[in-house]
Amino acid sequence: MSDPFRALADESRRLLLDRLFAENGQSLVKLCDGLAMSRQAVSKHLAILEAANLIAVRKSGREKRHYLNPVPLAKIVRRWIGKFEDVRLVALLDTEAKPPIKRPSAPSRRRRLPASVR
Amino acid sequence: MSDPFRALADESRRLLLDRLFAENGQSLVKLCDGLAMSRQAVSKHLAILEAANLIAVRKSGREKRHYLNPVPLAKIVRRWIGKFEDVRLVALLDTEAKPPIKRPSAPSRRRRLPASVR
DNA sequence: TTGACAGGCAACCTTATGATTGCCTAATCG
DNA sequence: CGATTAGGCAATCATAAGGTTGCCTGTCAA
Repeated sequence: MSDPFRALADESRRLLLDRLFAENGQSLVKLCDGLAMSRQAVSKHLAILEAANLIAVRKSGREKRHYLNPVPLAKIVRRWIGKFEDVRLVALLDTEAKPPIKRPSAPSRRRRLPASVR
Repeated sequence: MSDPFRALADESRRLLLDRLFAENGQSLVKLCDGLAMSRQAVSKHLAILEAANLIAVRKSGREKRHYLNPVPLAKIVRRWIGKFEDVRLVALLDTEAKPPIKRPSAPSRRRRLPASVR
């Protein structure tokens, strides 16, 4: 799999990216440092990030150094920025156009609680 | 849960956002139109998007209209754009600073393929 | 008022996904 | 050399996530 969105979905992976943003080119064990996770877990996360093309790796002796790849992030970001600008306009226009429809009547607002609420 | 990253991780949800980008304020059934998914599935996806604050809903009679909320997207985007700009520099500097370590020696470059490549 | 329509709730199922453990290979250093 | 260190691979496990089905509530229009 290689979906950058999916790769970004996990907090641990975002944290790993954060660490690489702080210091690029770190090895696996260094990236593990201080994390409450096994080395294998981190390794898998890095593999997913690599598959999503968010990081690149280079072997250096027995170490594997990890480097950020800004390109796909930039792609995502540009795509959603475009959307964002568009929708900001749309949302604005839409809100203005609509006569708020402020609740046709206000009688049966209360609904039985779904038993799983708190 | 309300993690916008996780909300964006699913292709179906991104598609729903696309549809709302194309036409804001659509109802549930309208959003279902043409999708190979049950109404309940779509409903769940919309709930996740709403929990992540990526869309807002307004009841209008028996319909529920869905509106994009650009703010959290913008937040994400800004955060990662900042990172992106930073890392572009870092990556550049890093590449230049390193005397590429071009393979300490060039013998064992070929590695057995991991069976899952392609 | 009755039936069609929009939507919600809950139970259930299947498969991803995140994580662990145990063992193996390959560099590095004393 | 032998011990240590960096990392990989495979099996295994528990839970989350996406999806479905069945049934219920509320709104609208003829």
